[in-house]
Amino acid sequence: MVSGRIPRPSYGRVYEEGRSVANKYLVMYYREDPLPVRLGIVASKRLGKACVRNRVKRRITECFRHVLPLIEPRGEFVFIARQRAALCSYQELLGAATDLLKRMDLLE
RNA sequence: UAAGCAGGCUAGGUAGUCGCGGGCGGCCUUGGGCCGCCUGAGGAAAGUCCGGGCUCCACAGGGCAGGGCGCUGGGUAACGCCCAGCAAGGGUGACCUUAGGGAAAGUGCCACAGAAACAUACCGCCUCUGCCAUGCGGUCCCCGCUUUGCCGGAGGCAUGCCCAGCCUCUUGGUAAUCCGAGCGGGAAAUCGCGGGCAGCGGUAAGGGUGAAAUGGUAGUGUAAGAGACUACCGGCAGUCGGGUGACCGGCUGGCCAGGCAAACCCCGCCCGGAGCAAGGCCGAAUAGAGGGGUGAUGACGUGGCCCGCCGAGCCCCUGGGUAUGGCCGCUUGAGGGAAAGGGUAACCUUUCUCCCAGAUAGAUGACUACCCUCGACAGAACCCGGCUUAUAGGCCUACUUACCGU
RNA sequence: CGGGCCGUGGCGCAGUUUGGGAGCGCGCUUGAAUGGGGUUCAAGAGGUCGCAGGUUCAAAUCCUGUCGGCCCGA
Repeated sequence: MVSGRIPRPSYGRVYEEGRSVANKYLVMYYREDPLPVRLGIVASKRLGKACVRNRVKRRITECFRHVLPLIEPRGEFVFIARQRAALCSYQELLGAATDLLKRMDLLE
């Protein structure tokens, strides 16, 4: 994949220095820097069992991969899945992700 | 056909595009990247409830403590698992359920109720003794009243025979203050039955209580009773037969012993501890942090000694380099499939064949088309054998019950 | 991976060791008292003891399985 992952100690830095937007499925943090794009996904235990959490993480990864050619590839992105994300379809999740990126003015 | 019962199998498929983990090959190439091919979650991967393998530590042997298991015989590396059977309970049945050793080794508990919860006796029943009250009935005797009576004979009811009783008849005898019967009364004796109180005993039939009261039902028996005795049922002991065994069947004796050990316990068997973050290798590195001990012909306290303090070197201990430095362990294994043989089965043996995830924040998703029943529960983390739990459906086999048809 | 604790009325808890009555405080309802409210007093309602099965005459309590929550260690 073009994007790397965010190491665990960097999450606090993204929460402190980045900006956030949210809707009913996802919360997105974005921290701008000149380095290549990196992605972090948070799927807490509240979502469900291991199988459900893995499915949500895969779907978010796929969403991000889908929109990646349309945005400027730098900075750190953190997506936090809310409880409703475990029940929705991939299409709803993709709509939620593009909505958040538009509101962050990263996507037309 | 419907309902049910038991067991087994399966867990959407096909094609295409993009994306991800691993392996192999090639190329560029230090780190790394690109291309091609192959491969890539489950029946429960889950819960972590048991049992093992593996690794390290400990360990002469034995015992105590602690924990687990508990019908019998097999299977297995082992098990609390599996198979086959036995017993008990449930179901019309197929079949299901069962932690199912020991209650005369000991301790403990059995609330309330009840006399009493395991050793006894409240009410009751009965014998005997003592005391107190004396009642009722029968026999005999006496008195009064009433009555044609009494003793016979024949016949009938009535039947193979006889007797008592009753009815009819009179050709018998006897008597008229007798005799017999009935009613009423009286007194002594005698016999039988009975009341109250107290006491020594017998009894466990009955009453009542309870979840449970010392075998159950019927009879004999007895002062009243009781397995005291008898029959059937139940249980125990002995013995014989069958079975490897749990156990089953027969015969004989004989009725004494409540329940709870998922209460302590006894008996038999088993169990060392920790866990892949186990454990090992490499680099930084013969670097260096902290503490303790020892401590030089040492330094300081004006010189020496004692003493105090500092202290090179040596020895010991502890911590750090983030569970996230890298690598190994890491997937060839009590492995899968097929065939043959043994065994009722679980399972075992032999031969052939296959390689089938190894990630390290953790890889399987998205889109398109078609088909069907429109797809549930759910994601490996050292590896196996089980158990338990979750689960949309679909398929197969054997069997039971009910109804219909032939 | 290993270990421990908890689940009882709406809320917080006791009772579980040693099995027999399901309780305490706050809250709720009704009534009294006050012009009204609060306080106070009196009365009352409300619980499948997380769930399922078993042992027992009898289970919140004992045993087994299971579900959910919390905590600790490496």
